[in-house]
Amino acid sequence: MNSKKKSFFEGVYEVVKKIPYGKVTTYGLIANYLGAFKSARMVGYALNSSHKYLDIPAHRVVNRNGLLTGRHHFSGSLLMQELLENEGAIVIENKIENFHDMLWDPSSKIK
DNA sequence: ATTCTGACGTGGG
DNA sequence: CCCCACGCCAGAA
Repeated sequence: MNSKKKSFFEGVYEVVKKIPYGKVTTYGLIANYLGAFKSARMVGYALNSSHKYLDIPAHRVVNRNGLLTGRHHFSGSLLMQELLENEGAIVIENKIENFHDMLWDPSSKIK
């Protein structure tokens, strides 16, 4: 069957929407899951366009250091941190302290 | 078509 | 962990 060719952006949205509550993932893992390990930058770029979409928990996507790199793109710089802390994350200085604890790999959903 | 950008990652120090 | 330099590549102008 012919799968509709989804844009890189659409692929990113699908994965991000599947991030479970209280979990976070990285741009690199999403890119890797989409088969474009080298296009991690594009993931963030795609999330930037996700503003006009609904149900895109972009706040659960951080960089490899657990740093809230995209907090500036939210409505208010603190919104992203508030959401993460609400889900059990410990954010200090824009960085998730228990990052490893709540990290979720999109490949895990395949199991 | 070309050029620039960017919510990143890796490797080395 | 931090800092620096380079690579990556899909979309926008």
